[in-house]
Amino acid sequence: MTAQRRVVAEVLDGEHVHLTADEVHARAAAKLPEISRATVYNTLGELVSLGEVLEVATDRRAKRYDPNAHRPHHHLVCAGCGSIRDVHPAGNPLADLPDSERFGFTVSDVEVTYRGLCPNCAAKA
Amino acid sequence: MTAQRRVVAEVLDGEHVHLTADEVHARAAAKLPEISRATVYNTLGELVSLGEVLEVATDRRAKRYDPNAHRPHHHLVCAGCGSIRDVHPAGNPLADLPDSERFGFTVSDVEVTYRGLCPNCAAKA
DNA sequence: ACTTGACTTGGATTGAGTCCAACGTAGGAT
DNA sequence: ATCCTACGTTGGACTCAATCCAAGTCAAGT
Repeated sequence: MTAQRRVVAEVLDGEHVHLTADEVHARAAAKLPEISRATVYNTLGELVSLGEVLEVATDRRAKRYDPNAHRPHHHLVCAGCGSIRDVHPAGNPLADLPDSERFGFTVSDVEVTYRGLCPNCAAKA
Repeated sequence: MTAQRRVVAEVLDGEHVHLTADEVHARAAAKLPEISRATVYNTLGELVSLGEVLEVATDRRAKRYDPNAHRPHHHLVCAGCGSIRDVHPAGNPLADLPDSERFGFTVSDVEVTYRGLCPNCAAKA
């Protein structure tokens, strides 16, 4: 556990929003000016493989990092600004996929992504 | 309707798989050698806004284009090779998102993405 | 034939992320 | 205390997918 890793972990822990890698880097650099982008990516990658943080790739903009990895949830994404909210829909979509629709795949996970406009972007449109 | 656009449309129509823009370009170039990447992107973009084709961005690899835009469906993605199958799960996830979980968003769409390994990649792992 | 406007081209550019060789530093062995 | 080694970090180069843009081409209308 180095200073750099601690700072990255703190940034994610403090924020309850979904930051991009660049935003994490900017906030980390505020506390530890000479931290490099590569280190932020390395550390985020480790946090993801440790299961502490989720990677959310909703389109081909920057990935976002979700510190709320322990409570299962899905995402509501604004098509305008890319911001993300956690949501907890009813139902279990994994159970809704019959064997006949699995084509021999080993299905391990399901992501539900709701798309729409946040109040802010809806007002602008 | 130019020759270039026809070729791109034909490629998508003929294939019932989910091609990347590069694959579309390669197949189009087989029929019309000097077609440029930019034109393929332009044409795919138009087909998407016409609603003839769906864009599927599952991660930060290349987007894939889904010619099956008229029958609603979801996707099963192989984490190994990125290939995609269409699936038709039961249930209606839009109805599963209560108003209290919408945070003022105008929710217009939902995507369900199942992740796993295709038989091929599972055998290799 | 000339003009207009749409389409295409391909090379440059962008954005996000990854790679890699060189550097620093902390801990353990001598 | 000194050296060695391994790991972490750095920052610049690179990749890949996609987009932008200025210049070229073509067809249709007048």
